[in-house]
Amino acid sequence: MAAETGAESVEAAESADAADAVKETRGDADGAGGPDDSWGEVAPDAARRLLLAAVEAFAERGFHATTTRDIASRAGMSPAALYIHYRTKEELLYQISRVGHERSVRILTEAGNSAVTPADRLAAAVRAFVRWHAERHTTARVVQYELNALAEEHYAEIVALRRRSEEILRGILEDGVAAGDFTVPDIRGTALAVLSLCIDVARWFRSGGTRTPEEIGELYAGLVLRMVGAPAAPAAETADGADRGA
Amino acid sequence: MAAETGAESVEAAESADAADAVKETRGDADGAGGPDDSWGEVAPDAARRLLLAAVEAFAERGFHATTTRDIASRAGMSPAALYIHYRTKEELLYQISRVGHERSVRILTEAGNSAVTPADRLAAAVRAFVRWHAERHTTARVVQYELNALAEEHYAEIVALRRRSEEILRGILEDGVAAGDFTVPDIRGTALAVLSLCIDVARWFRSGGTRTPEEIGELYAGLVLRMVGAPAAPAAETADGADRGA
DNA sequence: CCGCCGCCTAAGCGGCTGCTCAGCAACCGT
DNA sequence: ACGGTTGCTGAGCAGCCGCTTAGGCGGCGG
Repeated sequence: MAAETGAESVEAAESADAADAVKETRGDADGAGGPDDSWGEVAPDAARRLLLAAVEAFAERGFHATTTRDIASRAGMSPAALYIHYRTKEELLYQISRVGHERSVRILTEAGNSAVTPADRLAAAVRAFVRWHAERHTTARVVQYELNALAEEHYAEIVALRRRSEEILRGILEDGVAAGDFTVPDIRGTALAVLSLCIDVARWFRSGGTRTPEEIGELYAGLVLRMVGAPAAPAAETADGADRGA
Repeated sequence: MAAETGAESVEAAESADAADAVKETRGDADGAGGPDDSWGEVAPDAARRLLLAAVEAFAERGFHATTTRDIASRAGMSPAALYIHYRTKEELLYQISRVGHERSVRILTEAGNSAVTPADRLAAAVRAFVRWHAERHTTARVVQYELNALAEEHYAEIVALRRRSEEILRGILEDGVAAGDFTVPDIRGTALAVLSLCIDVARWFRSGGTRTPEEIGELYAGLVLRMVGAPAAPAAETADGADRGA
């Protein structure tokens, strides 16, 4: 009962306050870079601290190598406190994974709708997706690489979300090919390759590196445009009116 | 003592019989596709079976979720037998990781030297690297995604090998830019992106899929050539004399 | 002021973990 | 025929795992 309360709060933060969550994400992304605080409005304070601790621990050592004692002590609590807010260790991973995947789908959807031409839409999607994987690389690492530690039914739900992401990207590629803007021999394979490129950023990105998330997003957007055979130099990130290239 | 014997045998298989190993790899790649038998000439038979069992178990569930009892029973032995051939469970992972990374470096080196023009060299490298990740995806998954379960000193050694791979690829890109064949704004970043693309194949590839390893290698080689701004349609895999394009 | 309730801890339970060890069977050169 | 080496097993140890339980503390409505 008490455990269920914590879980539902997370759910509420993602469904009821969806609009706010988006706004908050934009704000964070602009200001760029405190710690991983994508979990702004999660349930009681303790539940959020536990979730954040779990994200860090899972990202560092992986789900199976992380102990509940480790998570609890990172959050400054006793091991038993974890079970007041979450039923099991796996549910912690599930919440992280679900919220992260929902955010992924939203990022791709919004970026994919933020422009008119397929090239601009593709560039915006890659730019935003890569930026998220770099900026929130701790969260993203857990989201992208720990999913097969999930229980069967949770896993199935997450896989469905991942398919959504793939479909969104494939849709953009199909539009580009149909419009004659892209030249792609294998749309499904290419969509997969683009996703690979973006996702893998979470694996190697470190905060102290030479490139900022924005720079990597920009670089990758360019690479992807060339991959699909589109002419170079797209517009700016948002409909900003500032053409510089060409 | 006894444990050390097993470890050394693996080492011998990679250093003394290096030339044979290469030949055998080529043979397997051509015939394409039994189970993961990249471990052809490892020490006594039992040590090889244990290694193969460990590869499968690590790939399925991850290093930390795999028990020594699981590995042993897959190899048809008692848990204690493992410690006759390997000192610890981690050493098993280390051997897998080391041999796999050495093979990666060799694949990239040979493919990178198998042609003259940077475009052909890049295409050959990507084609071979992707093919390995698809064909041997079980091994590759462990090699690429379980390395942070390694002990500190083993990890450092593996990271050095990974840097070698990156340097090889970067070298090809630099040659191409110097020759005016490639147009790349950020060589390091692009090299990383190309590696990402290849490595990530091990994450999503399944044996029953619609595409063969060769087709994926071909597709990805084309994508990468466009990424670096090179003209399309390169020559065949080995110096085969058959020009078809351009 | 009381009694209740949400949040937390100390202690600990059963079970599984990586790993060890004594012993044994099969094979070896002599 | 035989002592020794090699490869393996059955049993088991110490320690850590996820998770539970009983109880306490502080704030809040009445």
